Parts: sequence; structure tokens; C-alpha cells
Amino acid sequence: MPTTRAPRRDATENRAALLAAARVELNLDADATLDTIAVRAGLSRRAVYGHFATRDELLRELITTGATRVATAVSSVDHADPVVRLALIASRLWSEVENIRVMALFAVRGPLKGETAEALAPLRERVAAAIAQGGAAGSVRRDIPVARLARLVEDAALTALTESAREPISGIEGHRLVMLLVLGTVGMDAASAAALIDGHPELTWTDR
Amino acid sequence: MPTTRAPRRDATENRAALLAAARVELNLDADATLDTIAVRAGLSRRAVYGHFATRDELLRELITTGATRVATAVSSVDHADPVVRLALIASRLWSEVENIRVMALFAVRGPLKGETAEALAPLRERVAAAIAQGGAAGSVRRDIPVARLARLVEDAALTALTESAREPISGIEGHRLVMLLVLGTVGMDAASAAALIDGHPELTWTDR
DNA sequence: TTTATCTTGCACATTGATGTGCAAGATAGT
DNA sequence: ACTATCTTGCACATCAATGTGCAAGATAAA
Repeated sequence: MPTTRAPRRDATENRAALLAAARVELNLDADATLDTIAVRAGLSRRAVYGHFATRDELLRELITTGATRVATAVSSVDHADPVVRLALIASRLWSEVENIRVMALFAVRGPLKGETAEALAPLRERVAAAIAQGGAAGSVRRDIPVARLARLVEDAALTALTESAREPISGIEGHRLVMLLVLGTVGMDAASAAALIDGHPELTWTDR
Repeated sequence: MPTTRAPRRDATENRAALLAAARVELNLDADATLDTIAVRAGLSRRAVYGHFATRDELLRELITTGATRVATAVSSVDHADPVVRLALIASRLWSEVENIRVMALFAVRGPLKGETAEALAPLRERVAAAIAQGGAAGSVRRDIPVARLARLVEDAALTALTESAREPISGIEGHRLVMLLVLGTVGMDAASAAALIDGHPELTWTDR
């Protein structure tokens, strides 16, 4: 009986490289080819099929791991003030820009729509909860129904992330921009939003 | 010499129907097939080629006519207060939802990127001008460079238009939502934005 | 009614991308 | 060094969508 040997190190590395390449390439072009992705990962298109049965499977993995990262990044957010909490969430999203953009992409388009939206559900819930609480406290606008405002807040964050792809933006600026847009969408004026950010050390940009 | 006869009435109607169908269908699915579009227009796929040489030509026409409509809708906007002007522009965009969405689509994606962006240039300029003026007057935030803020404002408007596709929204509400988001992005708090809208009769919703 | 104009249906060529089979070569585990 | 594991390159099958040619039929203009 031939005892199975351990998987080769380079193989697992290549698998990871493929996922990373897909993330990068899909951020550049939503219709990126398998070949494009493989080449960027330093492999041939044929080799991809040694790691993933189909293109969709690669994307599926990309999405689920991305969703996990985002979920954990956001789950650790906690703060009494719901508005600060929203800013914190925005802040975390910035650190996951590439993942978020890919997921936003497939949440709208293609056969993985359902799964992607589902994977992002926890994020939606946290945002909606913060908005509801903020509305009750009077610190968040009440002229837009909670569910809708939650979607708009997501879009606002996404806008900032997309902007960062259009024109290069530094880490600090991007980080601040996401928070500003989210707070603005929630009904806060620009000056107050800036003050709130500067008044809370946990909202300061830290590189890693 | 055979004097050419006038084009048939149904033919020109069908041409228009094709463009309309494309607009609708592309709003539902960015990757809509020529066949899908033709069927919605009540024609066969083959008939499309009697009106447009290629798929791209159909889209090109859709975009240029759309751009013209948007341009004229926005060009008539004029108001001393730059912020009100922005709200007015937002208001006009709402009346061109479908056109705008299609154009936003092709401004990012596909071979018509360049043309689409170019066709939207006048809109961009007007927004940027209003922002610059508002910044000087102190009624618009100055913590974000004008060009970038102009893009973000466009995105904010687009967000509202997209939201209207996600969940049905009445004309009045949609109209108001676009303005609210634009004003919020420009730095205004929710209450002031609402007050501004309600205080200016030219910002009132009119069905037509 | 006559006739040019449009539409249709079908067959077919083309293109671009995905997915498979297989043999030969490269590489890491043992 | 031996060998399982990966990668490669090429050929090939498949699929969906675009674009063409052509003949027969429908429809509006004259």
C-alpha cells in the first residue's frame, strides 16, 4: 500500500499565488481571463486546473476567504457610540480594499451573486444595527429607512475604495476618505465628521 | 434612374425600439445579449443587422444619444448659489436615470470606455465648477481636492440611481434621495440638506 | 396593385474563452 | 538517487455570442 506523500511546498505556494493574482487582476479588469491570472501568478493556464476544477471554483474560493477576512476584521469592532462604530467599520474596510472590491463585483454580477451577498450578510447586519441605534439616539439621520440607508452606506464606502483605484491615494488619505464618506452619508456634516475622526484615537491610521 | 423611395415607417420605429430595448435590457443585465435585446424590441436578432452594422455601433448610438439628453438636461441648470446648482443637477440626473446608468456602465467597462467618458465630460465640468465655487464661498467642504470630490459626487448620484434599481422607489423619493446624497457628499448635514431642498421651489419634484 | 423595403429563418464562418487528455520535463520530498 | 508530484505545451472538444449570405415572405409606399 503506497502511503501518500506530503503535498509539495511549491504547489501550495502556487495555489496561493493564483488566488492573489486573481484578486489583483480582477481589480484591474472584472472580465480578466484565466490565462491573464495564471500568467500573473507565474504559471500556465493549464496549471490552474491542477488546483481548481473550474474557473468558478477559483472565484468561489476567492470570495469565501475574502468574506472570512472581512468578517473577522469587522467582527472585532466595538464601541458604545454607534457613529464611532460605523467609522471603525469603515476603517476596517479600508484595510481590506482589494477583497472588498472583488466581492462587491461578484455581488452584482455573474453566477456567484447569491453566495457573495450571503457572505457579506454579517457586515450588512452590523451596519444596519449601528444605523438603527444611531437613529434612536439622534446621531444618525432618520429620513431614510434603515435598510436602505445601510445599503447606501455600503455604497459610499465602496465609492471610496473605487476612487482609490482610479487615482492613487495614500494609506492615510484613503483611510480618512472612507470614514468621511460614510459619516457624510449617515447625515453628518463635513466639519463634524472630521472632528469626530480626530477626536477618537482609535480612528487614527496605523499602517499595519 | 430609379428615384429612391422614402424609408418605411415601421423601420424607423423598429430602430428606435431597438435602442429602447437595449437601454432597458442593459439596465437589467450589463451583459445582455443582442438576441435578448432584439426579442424585447419585438424583432429577430437577424433584423438588428439591418439597422446597425455591429453590436458596438448600437451601443455607441445609445451612448451618444443618451449623452446628448443628459447634456441638454444639465445645461439648462443655472443658479447663483453653487450648492443649489448641484442639487438642481442631481435633480435633472434623476429624470434621466436609465440613460445615466447605462452610460456609467460603459464608462468603466468595455471598448467604449473612452467615448463614454468623453461624452460625460460636460457634466463633470459643471459639477467641478460648482464645487470649486462652493468651496470658495465656504458652502462646500474643502478637505477633498475639487477633481476628486467631483468624482465622488458623481458616484453618490449614481448610488442613488442604482438603489432605485435594487428596490422600487417612487419618483418623489428617488428625486429627493439623489439630492440628499449629493449634498451630503459635498459636506452638508442631513437636516440642512433637507431644509435647503424644501426651501427652494425649483427643487420640487414634478412628474413629467 | 405594383414594388421597393424590411423582416425572418436557417445555415455557416469566426472568435474568444473554458475545460480535457496526454506525454515529456522539472522539481521537491524521502 | 529515486519517485511521486507539479508544471508545461500542444491538440482537441465545447460553448456562447457575433456577424454574413441568401431565399422566401410580409409590409408599407407609390
